[in-house]
Amino acid sequence: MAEDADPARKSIGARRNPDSAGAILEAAEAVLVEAGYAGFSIEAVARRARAGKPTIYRWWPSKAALLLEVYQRGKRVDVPDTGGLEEDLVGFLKNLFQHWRETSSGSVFRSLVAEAQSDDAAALALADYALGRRSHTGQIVERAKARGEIPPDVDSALVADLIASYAWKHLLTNRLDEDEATIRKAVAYVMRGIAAPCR
Amino acid sequence: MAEDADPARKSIGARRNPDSAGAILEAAEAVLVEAGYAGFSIEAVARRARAGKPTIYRWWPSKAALLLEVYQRGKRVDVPDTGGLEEDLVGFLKNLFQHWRETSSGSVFRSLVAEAQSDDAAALALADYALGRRSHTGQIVERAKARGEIPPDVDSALVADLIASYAWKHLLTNRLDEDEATIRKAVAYVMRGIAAPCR
Amino acid sequence: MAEDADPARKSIGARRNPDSAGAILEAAEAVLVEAGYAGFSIEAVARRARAGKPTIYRWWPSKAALLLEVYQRGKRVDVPDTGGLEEDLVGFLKNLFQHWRETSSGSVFRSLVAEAQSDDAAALALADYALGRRSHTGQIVERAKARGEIPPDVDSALVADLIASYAWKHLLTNRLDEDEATIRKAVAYVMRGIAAPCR
Amino acid sequence: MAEDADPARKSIGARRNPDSAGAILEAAEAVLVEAGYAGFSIEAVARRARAGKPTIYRWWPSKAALLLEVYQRGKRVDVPDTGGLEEDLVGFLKNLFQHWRETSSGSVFRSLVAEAQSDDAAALALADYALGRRSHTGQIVERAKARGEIPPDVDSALVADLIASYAWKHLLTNRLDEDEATIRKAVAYVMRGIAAPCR
DNA sequence: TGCTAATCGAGACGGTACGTCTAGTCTTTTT
DNA sequence: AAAAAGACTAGACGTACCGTCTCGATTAGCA
Repeated sequence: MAEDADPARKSIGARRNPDSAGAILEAAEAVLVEAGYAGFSIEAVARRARAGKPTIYRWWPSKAALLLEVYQRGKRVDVPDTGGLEEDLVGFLKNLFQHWRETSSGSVFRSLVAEAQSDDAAALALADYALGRRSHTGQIVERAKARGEIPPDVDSALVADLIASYAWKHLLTNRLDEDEATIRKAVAYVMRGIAAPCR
Repeated sequence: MAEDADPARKSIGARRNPDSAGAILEAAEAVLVEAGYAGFSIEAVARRARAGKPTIYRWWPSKAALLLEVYQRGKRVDVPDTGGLEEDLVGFLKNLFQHWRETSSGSVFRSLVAEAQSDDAAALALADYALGRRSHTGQIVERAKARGEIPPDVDSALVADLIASYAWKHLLTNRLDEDEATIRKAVAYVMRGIAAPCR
Repeated sequence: MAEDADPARKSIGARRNPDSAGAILEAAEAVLVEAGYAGFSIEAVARRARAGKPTIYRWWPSKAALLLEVYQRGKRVDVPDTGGLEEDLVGFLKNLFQHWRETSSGSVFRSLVAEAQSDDAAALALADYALGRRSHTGQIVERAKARGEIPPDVDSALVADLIASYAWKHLLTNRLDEDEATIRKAVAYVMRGIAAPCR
Repeated sequence: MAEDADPARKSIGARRNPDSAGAILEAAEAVLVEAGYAGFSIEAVARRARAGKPTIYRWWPSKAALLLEVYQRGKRVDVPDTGGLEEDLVGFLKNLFQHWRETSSGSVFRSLVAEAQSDDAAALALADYALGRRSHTGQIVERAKARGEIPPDVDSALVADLIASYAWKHLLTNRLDEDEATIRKAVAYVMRGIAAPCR
């Protein structure tokens, strides 16, 4: 039959075809951006990628797995290092909000969180991912400890958790356009407390 | 529980039958508890409630609306008043975690958040609900202001948001069993800050 | 063809919609005629009938059931009564061959036989149908008995079976264009035997 | 059963590996016997034979070709020679029914007939095969002619066709357990006719 | 008191997506 | 050159729900 315009990808032997994998990941992202989580189905991805459903199921056992890989593929948030913790955290949140707003990452991560509420595999993956991010973001705090900016007994993972929680809730309730002043205030509360600002 | 005897509910004239409404809400909750969000479908609820699907759609235009009503029906978290803000906030979180753990509310709210990621109506409802809760929980903070415990320029809604964010992320990543010490530390960070604890 | 304008068929209440049933049977026949048994799939029938797959499965549990109903719907072969058995049998075979050739019945019955080789339900239905036809066709022979044309101890069902076998094999091996002389000879062999034709 | 030891067959150079061919034919037969035509797929045969699908497609261009070779491999029906045509034909049918009943041949041939209803190649092969068998079986009749038992103008191919038709229909409707008396009667009808048994 | 209108359970309707299976083709690697 | 292996696109399988529709029964309130 040999469709002229769009020669379908063929097998490249008894091993995974990276073209297919790439096309599938790209299609998944595109579907997610264009139709949202509601329109995100394996069928839609397969159609978009001109791939067979079994090819998707072969490499990603669940929607969650596909979502996770799409997310990790597009994630590249700079962790700023301004020399001050407060500025670092504000920068981190600002960068994250912007990244979620301006790339597909926001859609993808929202979908992942949603999927995790009904799929155990996704739940595990998300919990695992969140744990990893906690220590990753915690390093911002650790740097401040090393500088002597904050006491050494501060629980950096917990701080990262608090900051991430704030970001998550904004993502999940469509408030990624939060203004900088508010973000700054939130970070200030965590930094200096709301009671008796002793300075 | 409280399922009718065999004789199905009939119309009671040209108005809503409260028995049906009740049976549907109970069925929705039961389905959610037993099968989770993954198994939560209008069909399943209709089956369980011995109701026709159109009866459900007549009164709740979407899954989200039904979820929301189920949630609000079961929500009854005590807002403690111990006389100290820190203790109040710790108590609030402890109560909330326990309520989510031990009633169906946790499942229901998780489902609601998930649904909000793909359904615009649910998203609006959730945003609206979150806004309402922010000012509600903010009253704990307002009380502390009135007592002079914290400065009057503290943004109580933002504090409530931070606290709620922490709770949401725990719910959504299956960490409702967080130990009290950690909760207490998180509240302490918000109360007194992580930098230079000046007391 | 003759499909309605866009307005799709709707439910007519909690009972079978005869329009849908009719459209499905017609579509099944059309698909069978146009694409043969190889192209006969429930999906194809559903597409052609503008019907949902579940609607088909609701009323016809298997491909076999659908085939059987399509066949019985189109079956109308005249059983001739010329006053002579030999002429009757020749006429029966000629009519049957023509009917199979010129309507969709041939395709349908071939498909049914094929389906019966892999589907137990179809096998039962086919065996049952064949049994029924045997006694039906046997009545041609019974009439001859009643006329005193053949001895009363002739097994009419067996004669019908022999004649039908001859027809089946021709259908299944694409020999429906058998010329009349051969058909006539075959019937003559059964009528008067091949050994020592005593007349 | 009859599966190779674990070490897979390897290529034996630039020519067909007879071990593979044999394993494939055996596997095809085994699959057919165990799962019937419904479960007979190239994939299943390849799995069973520990062969690659392309190896099968290389040597048998279609399911039909494979079926045909499996059938011809297992076919060995004695054509009796008792000195009397009637006895010969009865013996032929009895042997054939028994062979179909007690070996895999019945399943295989049924599958072949079924396949021929959707696959043109199979249809041609089957028609061709049937033609060949007709003249082969016709030799029983020719012998009787040579003995002067029947007139020389009897159409032996047509007689063979009638007899074979009777066998086919029994096979295809699961009536291989037909009792001998009935078989004998059917042959008698063909031999001596049903009208005016002149002896 | 009889009519109208809205509601109820019920379930069929056209659809979409699920996750699995097979078809038939392709390439690489090994012999 | 042929075999094994297994990936590839394509599409059918039979099932679960979606949200809409129409039914027939039921009952309250209006006429």
